[in-house]
Amino acid sequence: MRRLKHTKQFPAADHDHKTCITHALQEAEAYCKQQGLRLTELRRRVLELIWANHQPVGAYDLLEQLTREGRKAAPPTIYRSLDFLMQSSLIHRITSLNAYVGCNHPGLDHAAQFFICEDCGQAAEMDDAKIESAIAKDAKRLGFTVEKRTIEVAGICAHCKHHSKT
Amino acid sequence: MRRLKHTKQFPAADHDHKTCITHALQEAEAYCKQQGLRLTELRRRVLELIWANHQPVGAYDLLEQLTREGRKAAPPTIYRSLDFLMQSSLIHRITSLNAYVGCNHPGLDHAAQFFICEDCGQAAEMDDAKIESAIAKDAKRLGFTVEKRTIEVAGICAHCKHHSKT
DNA sequence: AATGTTACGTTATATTATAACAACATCCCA
DNA sequence: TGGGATGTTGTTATAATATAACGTAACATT
Repeated sequence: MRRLKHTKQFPAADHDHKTCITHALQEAEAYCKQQGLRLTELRRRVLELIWANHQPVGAYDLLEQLTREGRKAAPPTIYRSLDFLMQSSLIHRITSLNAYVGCNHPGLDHAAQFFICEDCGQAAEMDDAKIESAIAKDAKRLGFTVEKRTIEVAGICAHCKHHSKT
Repeated sequence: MRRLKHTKQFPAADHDHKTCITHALQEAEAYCKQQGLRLTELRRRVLELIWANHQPVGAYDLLEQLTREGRKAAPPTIYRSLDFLMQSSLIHRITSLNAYVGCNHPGLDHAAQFFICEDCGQAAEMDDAKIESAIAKDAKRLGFTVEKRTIEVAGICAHCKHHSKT
């Protein structure tokens, strides 16, 4: 597994999010083209909706948005797109929220950890080698072969902490 | 938060599980008595069913077992007991499985990590200070206040690995 | 164009969890 | 000790998340 040099910051309140979206979609296009994956109109749109912000979004929220846009959509419609996007490493599932969020490093098979603000709902994706190696060490001691990690930390982000000091 | 000295081993195939059960129930009784918590007949029975083995069990599985025993039980019955047991730190919820498993250190407010075998279904609870401190360090850097951790590693345990070499 | 494969539409249903209110039990103390 | 307060359980209904099964349409390759 490749390792990233930098961990992500929590998305700043004032960052230029349009850039996040266009960048994510461009990367997705390029990656799918390169890998021969079919980023269809539907899948692309779902990815775009997920990237609307940095807050993990539920499947039925996405479904409702698609429906409002006039598309005939039922649960399988959205779940199939989500499956594709997850298999292609374009999004992550946040298990503790039953929600989905855009991946910062599409195509890269990385062990991700998430810090999720319970106030603003934003999620920051990390790739901390220390966490990963601590887990690997435990696994080795147990003789355990790691397949999937679910590492999600809920709490309050710096921004919300400062702004809730009423 | 108190820190445990030893991390748990994966439950061995041949361990004396009856001891696990009686020990867990005795500890629960003692802890509840000491804390003035009411471990009612229902709650005690649910805890016992959860401790039937080391595999996290679903709420509706428990419900079915209660029903078979002749008790009038509906989903709220079981979910309320589960809530009580979780708040009392007698069980953990395994988020990635929507299932519940007995806690090894009742009453102790510990950060738990779980290694879950996808073959035999058993879960091993750990309390690795390295993982916890790595998370704490990231949180500090982000200015993030940690509330809840969900750390679950799925894979194949040593026992199942050896026995699937057909 | 024929064929196989992949994606999507559609209907139904499974699985997990909670809301709301009534009935009963237990506790506490005046 | 009796009577209100609190906590627990029963009961009915429903919310929220996810998948099964099967048909149809799009696409891709020959």
